[in-house]
Amino acid sequence: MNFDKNYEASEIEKKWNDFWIKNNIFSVKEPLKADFSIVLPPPNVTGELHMGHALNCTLQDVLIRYKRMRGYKVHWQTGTDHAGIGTQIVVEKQLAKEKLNKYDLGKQAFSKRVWDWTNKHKGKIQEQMKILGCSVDWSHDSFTLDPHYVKEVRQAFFKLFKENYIYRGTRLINWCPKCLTSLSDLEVIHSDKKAKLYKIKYYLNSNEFLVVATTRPETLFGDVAVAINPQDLRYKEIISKIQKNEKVFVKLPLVNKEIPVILNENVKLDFGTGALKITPSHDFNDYEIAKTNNTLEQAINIFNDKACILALDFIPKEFHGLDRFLARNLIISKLEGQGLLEGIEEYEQSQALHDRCDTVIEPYLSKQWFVEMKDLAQIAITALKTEQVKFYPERYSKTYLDWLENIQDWCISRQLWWGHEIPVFYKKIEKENTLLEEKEFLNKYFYYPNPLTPCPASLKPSPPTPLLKERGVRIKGTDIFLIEKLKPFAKEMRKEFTEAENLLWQELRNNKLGFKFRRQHLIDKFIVDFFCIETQLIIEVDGEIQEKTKEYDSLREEFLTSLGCKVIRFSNEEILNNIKEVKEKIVFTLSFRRGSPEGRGEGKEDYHIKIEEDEIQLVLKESNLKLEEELINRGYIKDSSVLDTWFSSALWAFASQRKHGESIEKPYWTNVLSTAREIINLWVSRMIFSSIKLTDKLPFKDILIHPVIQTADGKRMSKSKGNAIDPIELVNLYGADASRLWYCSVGINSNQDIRFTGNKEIENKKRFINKFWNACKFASQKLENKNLKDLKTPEINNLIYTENIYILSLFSDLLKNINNNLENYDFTNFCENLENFIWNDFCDWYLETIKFRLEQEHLEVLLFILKNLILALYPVIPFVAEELYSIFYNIENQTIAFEEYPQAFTEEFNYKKEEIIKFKNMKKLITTIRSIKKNILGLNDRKNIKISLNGEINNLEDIFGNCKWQDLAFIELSAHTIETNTLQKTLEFNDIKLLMQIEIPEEVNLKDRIDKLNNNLKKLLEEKEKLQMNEAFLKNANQERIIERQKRISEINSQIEELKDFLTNIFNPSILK
RNA sequence: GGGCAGUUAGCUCAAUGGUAGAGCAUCUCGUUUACACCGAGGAGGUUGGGGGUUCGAGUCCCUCACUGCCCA
Repeated sequence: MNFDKNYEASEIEKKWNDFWIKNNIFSVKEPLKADFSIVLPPPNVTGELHMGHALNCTLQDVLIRYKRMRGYKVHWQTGTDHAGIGTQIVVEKQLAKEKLNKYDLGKQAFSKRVWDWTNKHKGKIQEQMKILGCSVDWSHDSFTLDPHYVKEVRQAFFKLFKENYIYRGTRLINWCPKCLTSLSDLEVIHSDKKAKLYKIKYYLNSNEFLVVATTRPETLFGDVAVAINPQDLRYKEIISKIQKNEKVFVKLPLVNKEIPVILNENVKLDFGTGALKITPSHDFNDYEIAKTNNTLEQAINIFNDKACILALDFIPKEFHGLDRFLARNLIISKLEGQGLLEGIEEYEQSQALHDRCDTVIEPYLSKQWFVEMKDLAQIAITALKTEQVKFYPERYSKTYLDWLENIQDWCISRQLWWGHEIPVFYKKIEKENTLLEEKEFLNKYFYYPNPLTPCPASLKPSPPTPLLKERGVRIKGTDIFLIEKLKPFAKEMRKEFTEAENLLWQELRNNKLGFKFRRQHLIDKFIVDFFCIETQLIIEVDGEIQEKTKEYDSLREEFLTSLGCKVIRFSNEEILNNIKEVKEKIVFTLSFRRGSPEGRGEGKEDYHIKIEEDEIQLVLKESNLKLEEELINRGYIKDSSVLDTWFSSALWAFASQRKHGESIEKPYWTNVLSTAREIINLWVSRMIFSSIKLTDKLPFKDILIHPVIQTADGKRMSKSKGNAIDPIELVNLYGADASRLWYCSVGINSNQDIRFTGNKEIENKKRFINKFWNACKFASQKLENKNLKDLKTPEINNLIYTENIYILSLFSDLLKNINNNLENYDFTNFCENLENFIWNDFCDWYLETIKFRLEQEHLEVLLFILKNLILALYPVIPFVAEELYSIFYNIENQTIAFEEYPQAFTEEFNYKKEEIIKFKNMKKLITTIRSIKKNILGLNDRKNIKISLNGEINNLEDIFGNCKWQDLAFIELSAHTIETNTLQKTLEFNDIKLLMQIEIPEEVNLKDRIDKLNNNLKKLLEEKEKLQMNEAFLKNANQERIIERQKRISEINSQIEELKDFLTNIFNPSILK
């Protein structure tokens, strides 16, 4: 066995990484059939691995590796997110360096640029995850703009649109005037900032005025009213007028415009002067107030999309085109000039910022797409309340529920150039029967009946394909078969294809449709010309035979449709004359049938068209370029927005996996989701309702929320602030295993975010691995020249030596605990249990003890424990575990990834409980002796001293078992009472008292030790004081507790006596001579 | 403004209502053939403040203070 002196990570990790990848160790053949699966929260394609990722990846990999060893078929679905706005901003910044912007390039060229960049960076995180040792089958990696994913998004949109969850409307939305896009609530961050509160006079008449307080005077032109609270005594007069239905107006400063004074309960009495200007087009509160006061119709944007003032007629020309902040200054100076400014106050204001670019959000009236959330939120709420999904730690349920229970509709359109297109075509309604006409047009295109007429029987929902086989229907061969019914016509039957059939076949093949179709088929007892197994579409070409086989044909058609097949017919002529049209018809029918495998009846469509306000909106279920072109020609406009990235991410749990097949048997797509707290609402809850709504399956069962790793001073790590630590840097310094061990120790238990105080934390983990490495090295030296196969698994019932019984019992407990830990996602204690066992119990006590005696039994125990420890550690430190195993067993090119994870081997080990107690007694004895030697006698560890143990019993083995312990404390055990000066101490082991005499060596000067001894005495007295029992305690506490305490008190009492004695004796010449 | 979490040794964190623990740092001693990336032994605490419940509170309740996060 070849051990380096110390463990060196880099070589080992490179070696095993290469091995895993080269040999496809983690290959997954059928991901959807996995019985344990996890989807990785897809990092942004712009991203690089940060410590949070590393933590999250480690936790997931530990679970994956553990479950793999437990015999599960595991699948870890990885991938990246196209990260709409994030990626777009990055590329725009690059362009800016070249003094270009996206408009210079145009949509297509810009998109290409983003794709180039994306393709370049897509692999980066993957490479970093490999360095970290993530056991992934990378061939299944997914990207949110992959064709299969685009299809999923489109279908999701289609379904939600069709079921009226998605609608288009003009609302006040969050607008970023820099990125020129709408944003959802969740992309807006709020931060407190010092601002100014301006008090402006709005004149009621030439003498009287109201003072209106605002932080945003620049929105003044958009005011539709001034609101006051009906309870506000300051405005008693005005209020009573309004309540009497008299109208009260004020004059909007700087413009020649009158606006009404309105009453609203929601106006805060203590804000400013109590009079609030209402600008529904640029303030969310005002929008709500305007809604209840019927002044919303007057709301108009006064800014353009860049937040510059619009050139509206009533606005003075000097303001036109002015940026909102410049406009503010100008307005204030104008107001001041006209004596309309009452005052300015300092004010603490909560400001809404765009989370990607920190631009101040401008509330903006805009036509956008929304998802109606009420029902969907309810789905997600129910999933949690019925415990179909569960948060770890549980308290995050609250975050999730709080948001869902107060949900607003979700604005899903973004005015970006990078992302999933919103697949909607719309056009203005021109006359009343448009919808009907549009449907007729579309239905023709889809070869589809008019949904407004009753659905014909031939298009009733057809069973899915497998049903043919399930029903025992035979599908066979390509030759012409003759059967009973056909015999009369046999002579007439063709033996070869007609010209038309041949042409059609050729066309099908040319268009790569040939592989879908089988040419001339026998379905049960009927011959068909072309048959597509996938969609059960049958194409019949009518030849001259038709007349003579009429009976046969009608029987056949009836039979085939009863099976759910769809038959389309073409005449020879049709094919020969217009093969193009025939082909198109086939393609449409084919895609139509494939598009809705569940069949086509009422309520099942490949497109959905509806009238919303004054426009027709049309969504196609699948992309269809030709039709889309037709639609444009027909006057439709394609929506130019893209979808919120989170809309596509919300499908991740199933869409990332579903390219491998349509369905799964389990009621959930994955078992576990592990992610960060900050995206519980953005992502987790949206995945839950999306997955349930769209697939009727849960996205996952258990949700792990891991802490955020902060800097040493409790700040958020951020690349732009320059305080982020690169996890790969840490891997380079201490190894992936050490890093992983640290991340795993962090786990998810922590009640608060975790502070990373420095590299030392990971260095310590490396030290632990080195310790374990050396324990293995020690064992390997002892096992040198032994054939490991000759060493049996220790028979615990037959063990002789106390230390072996002790360590094995502890080990079994350990295995029980760590298995439990992982099953309960308690990563922290998983690591802690392993580390404590290895460092303390195994290395410091067991190995030290057996150094003095190494029999065959010890070797067996040693090998057994180390082998299983390597396996137990494997999920968290896989590289070094593989290496140690291969060194131990002298094997190469073999992985332990699929070895069985060690389990507790005995519950009945307790029968030798007394041996375990004996070992603990021995530990206590040794520790006591060491402590006395050093602290009371001030002696060197290795100074050999003489002790005697004369107790009430003679056989020490009854107390300490049969281990050889004398050398552990460097003592010489005397068989007799020691006659020279001694220090005496009574030791209690259970019910046995043992009097220990420790010889005091000549050189010890006890006088120097008095302080120490007095201190010890003081402490004992203090403890005794604390333990005193009062009557109430004796009355109420349980018996066990009382006995326990009595025992401890008596122990302390005897120690106090001994110490007191000893302290008096120090001054007794007889002891000191 | 609403909610959640936290405040325990110098630092980072543990502790089903029952003698407050670990790692790091620090101090003392020690190179003993697995390991100095080590071993042995110390010292270090009014558990943020104030009330309350209890025989007994770091733990349960109330309150105040501060910190972090989420939501508006």
